[in-house]
Amino acid sequence: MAAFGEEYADTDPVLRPSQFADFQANVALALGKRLDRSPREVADLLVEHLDVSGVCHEPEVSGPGFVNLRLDETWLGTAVDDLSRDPRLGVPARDPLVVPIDYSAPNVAKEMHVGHLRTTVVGDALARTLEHLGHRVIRQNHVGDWGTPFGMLIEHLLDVGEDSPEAAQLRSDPNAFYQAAREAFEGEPEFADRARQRVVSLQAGDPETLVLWQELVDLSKIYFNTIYSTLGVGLGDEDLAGESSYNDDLAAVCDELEAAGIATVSEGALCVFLDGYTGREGKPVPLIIRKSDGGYGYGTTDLATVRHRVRDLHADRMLYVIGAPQSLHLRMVWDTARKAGWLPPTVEVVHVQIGNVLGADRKILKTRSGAPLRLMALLDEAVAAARAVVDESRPDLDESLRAAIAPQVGIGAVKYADLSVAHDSEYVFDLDRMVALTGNTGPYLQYAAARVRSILRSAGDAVPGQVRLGEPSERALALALLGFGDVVEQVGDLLEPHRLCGYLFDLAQAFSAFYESCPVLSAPDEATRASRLALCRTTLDVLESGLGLLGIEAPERM
RNA sequence: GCCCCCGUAGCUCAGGGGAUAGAGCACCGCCCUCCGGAGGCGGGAGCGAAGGUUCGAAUCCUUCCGGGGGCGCCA
Repeated sequence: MAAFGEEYADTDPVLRPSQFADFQANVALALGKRLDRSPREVADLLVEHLDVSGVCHEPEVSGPGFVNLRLDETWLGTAVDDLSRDPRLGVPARDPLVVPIDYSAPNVAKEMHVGHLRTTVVGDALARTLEHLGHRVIRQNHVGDWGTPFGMLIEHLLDVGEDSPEAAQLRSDPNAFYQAAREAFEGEPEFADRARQRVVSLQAGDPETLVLWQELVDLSKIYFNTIYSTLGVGLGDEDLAGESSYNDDLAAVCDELEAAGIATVSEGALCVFLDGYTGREGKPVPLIIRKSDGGYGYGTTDLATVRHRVRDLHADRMLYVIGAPQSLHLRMVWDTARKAGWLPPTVEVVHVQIGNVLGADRKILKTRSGAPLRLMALLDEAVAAARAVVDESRPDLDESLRAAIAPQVGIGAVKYADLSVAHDSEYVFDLDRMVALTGNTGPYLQYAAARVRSILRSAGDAVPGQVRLGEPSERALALALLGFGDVVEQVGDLLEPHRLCGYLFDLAQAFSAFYESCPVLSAPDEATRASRLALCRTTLDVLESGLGLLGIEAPERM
């Protein structure tokens, strides 16, 4: 499209898909004001300068200042042909950035909860998407493997014995172990004293303590990896960058901040006070970097983490996929790091806030008895629910095949539910809705893909050919397919996977409308059949690719 | 008290300053049921409130109301 007049070349006419036409150019005010003309006049002017030959039919001015463009069918068909040959399916490759992504971050010797599930799933989808866009993603699983609770956990491990059944629970049901340690800590002053002493030994690097600590970590890794493998999340031991890995830097972080006059001692603790952070009664809120007992908390660890990601990993853009309540803490850490010069202005840092998962009562999801939810139990439930759906909808499939499909559908359903709502909003966990075959759900999309596959299987020798668009539903499907690249780019820029979910859902619906009105296998002629097969083929590619970026598997049949 | 997030249809959620605010589920009426029963068309009903900026506000700003969260030695 030609520039809209030389003198206004710097002004972007906004061009986007529209409900009124394939695309719509909106130039209303930015130009209108500068030209001292009405939006309508500006639109007329724009039409004069538009060169759309071969791409669009004649542009039309409509409404209060919109230019509607209807794409030429031949051009559209060719665009879909190009898309189907493009291994990236229209997703642009960006200038590569180094992007450490901090996500999942479960605690050693502690059950993961639905909050962890959400950061894990969202972080994984962002990692996959950013990698697909060409960025260098560095997964950082900042596990809670250090700090005060470990005194308590180590002492409890000593009390029950390393080979005890209690210790074995760390691999499968860490709740029980953690709760027992906590009860001892809260109920027995003698135990609590030992626990606090143990923390100091741990941070001082006492060899015997470290052996016990490693025992806890190793048992927990088994648990984490079981969850990750069940979820189909690309996190492994090589992505572990827990709090403990920054232990050697903590003293230096404190010394440097104190020497620079950024940190000061207050009530016995070394603190950073920053402008603009006040709490109750206007008192300044400290970021405590060394406790009065000499120990370090997560503030110090997080500062060391920022420094490491910039200095050693050479981060351009750092993502923290973490619960919304951490917002204040993170801002204080980043501000401190900026002040210390560890976080240059050129490095972007983003808190991808994760909202709470709620129960039907709109309170944070718990079991009926009020106990924290076991994540593995929840996933098992999801798989069982999916199994029921598959049994119901496909009684003709073999028992063993249905058993294989159920986990893909159940896990996909849970992941999709996490991904399809904006990451910072809370949502109500409703298993029945998640596994439903209708609505904006994972199973709906998986089913759509399976149905397209079924058509392609039945096509036999018939091969996809050149796309030629006739029916309105074919046009609509073609336009939907061409939108994939933009959406993926958006997800990478805005860090909002739910946009991809919405897109895929719309695409599946567009396909559904196409399927309804356009026979594929019994198309009126060879060319039409080849064209429609190509639309099917490309739709399947986009669906699979999109689900792949979300980390969701698409079963062959379901 | 200070700070952050949120408030959109009966329910669950979309909505990047643009036209008449959308989808799914639920409900009502009609139609189709042919490549695998992801059906199709129509209907009711909504931006918490008030101001402001703007040609134009669900969107940006202010105030108020309501919900959630955070605010010194847990992470």
